[in-house]
Amino acid sequence: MTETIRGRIRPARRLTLTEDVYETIKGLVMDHTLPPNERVNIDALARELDVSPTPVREALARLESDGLVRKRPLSGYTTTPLLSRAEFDDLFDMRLLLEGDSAARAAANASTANRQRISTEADATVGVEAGDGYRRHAAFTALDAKFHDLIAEVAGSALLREAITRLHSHLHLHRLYFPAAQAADTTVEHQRIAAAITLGDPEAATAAMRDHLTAARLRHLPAFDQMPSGPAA
Amino acid sequence: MTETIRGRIRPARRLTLTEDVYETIKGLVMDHTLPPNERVNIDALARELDVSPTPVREALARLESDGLVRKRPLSGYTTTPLLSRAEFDDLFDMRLLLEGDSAARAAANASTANRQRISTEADATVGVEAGDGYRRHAAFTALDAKFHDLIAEVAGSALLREAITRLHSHLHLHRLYFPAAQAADTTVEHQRIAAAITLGDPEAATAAMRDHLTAARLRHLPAFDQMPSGPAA
DNA sequence: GTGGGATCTTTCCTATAGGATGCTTGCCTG
DNA sequence: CAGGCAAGCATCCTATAGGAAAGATCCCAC
Repeated sequence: MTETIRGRIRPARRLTLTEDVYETIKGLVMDHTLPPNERVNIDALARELDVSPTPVREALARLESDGLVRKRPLSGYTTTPLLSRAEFDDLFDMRLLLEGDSAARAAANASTANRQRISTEADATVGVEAGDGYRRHAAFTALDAKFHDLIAEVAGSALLREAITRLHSHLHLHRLYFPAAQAADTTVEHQRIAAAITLGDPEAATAAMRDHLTAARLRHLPAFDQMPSGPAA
Repeated sequence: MTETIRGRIRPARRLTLTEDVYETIKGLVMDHTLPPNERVNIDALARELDVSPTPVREALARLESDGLVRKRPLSGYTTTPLLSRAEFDDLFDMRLLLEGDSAARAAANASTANRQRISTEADATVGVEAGDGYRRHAAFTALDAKFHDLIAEVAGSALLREAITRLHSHLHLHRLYFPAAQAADTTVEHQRIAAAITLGDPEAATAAMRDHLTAARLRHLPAFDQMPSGPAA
């Protein structure tokens, strides 16, 4: 494991070391370089990142609030286990509620410029230079996240946008799986949402968003059959 | 300020010092012993709580994720400023969305025992032993929070409950104000919600919850006229 | 051979010290 | 008298060291 981490640390050196470490560890958890449901040794991680344990502890405390790691009082930190089927359903139920409202608000409140931004973003696709396999999956996920966040931004509620972003972090706890063949479906669904928002029809926007999320949920379901080992009870 | 903190620290000594410090500081921010929009000196706070700065830093990092304090890169932590009118409206819009759904799910899913628990909780009132003024306000707020959390628990979605709890923390950032004379109204509204849940009518439960929140929002509005000094821009 | 206990090791948790950065105050110059 | 600069100060940020608790392993007794 140590070898995989080495070489991708210290990307930019932000204003504070803690912030830097936070973003780094977050990335490691997101792309499963730190596998789910595995113990996180503070000292080892600090050595690996070439910093003292103190900023690592602080970063881990923030990540716990984000739900990416868990802390057992006298035992240390562990990465959050993979989503169970029940948690997965719970997650998408929340997305239906939150993002359905987000789309409606965007349709009702968006300026002309913002409607244009959403339409443009919906037309974006993953370029061929993304390569294949993991790289392509990561690029596609980022594109999808950007589209949903853009709508949340235009919706105009800071609280709503924050909640949606938080949910998106949890989605990364899902198995890294996506059938590339269905990427085109996602683009079409995004364009339907954008069209409803452009027309300023809140109800249609909500419906389009809910259709999209329902379809996305179905697309993700096969991942549960992919790996026989479910998350620990 | 130091004098007000002294004497209310170290309430129980939990498993870990950090957890203890986190709960303590959270309480200090909640009841405005640490006034909103004020600088938080880490060293001073550590001396006051009689611990080293390290656990204080860790607790502050968690509180930042909760939205109770903010961290400016090279300047230190400050308590979150009071809610502006726009943020207040945003907060209640979110509560309408989340708790409306929470009530509906509770009505649809609750067991007989849980319906009974909700009805009992709705009938609870603040005893006379709570005293007057601030003490009474705190007791009433706790009772209200418990009722809403109970419904969220029964609703059966961990994500939904967590989001509602998070919102409730933000509500404490509002001015400490509540007209005691209208406490009875709140009890009546709670009982209407409980009745709809007991009957197993999701739509009625949502409607009752939304009526309650709309009324509560109106009850809180005068607080904005109470103090002439609005939050800093 | 199995169960219990004690010891040992690993890891987390807390505390203290030093270096660096930003902010404020006072002084000087135009 | 006003604006800018510099020095001092306070505060945050990072690093290292020591103490404590929990888990694992080994040994002994039954």
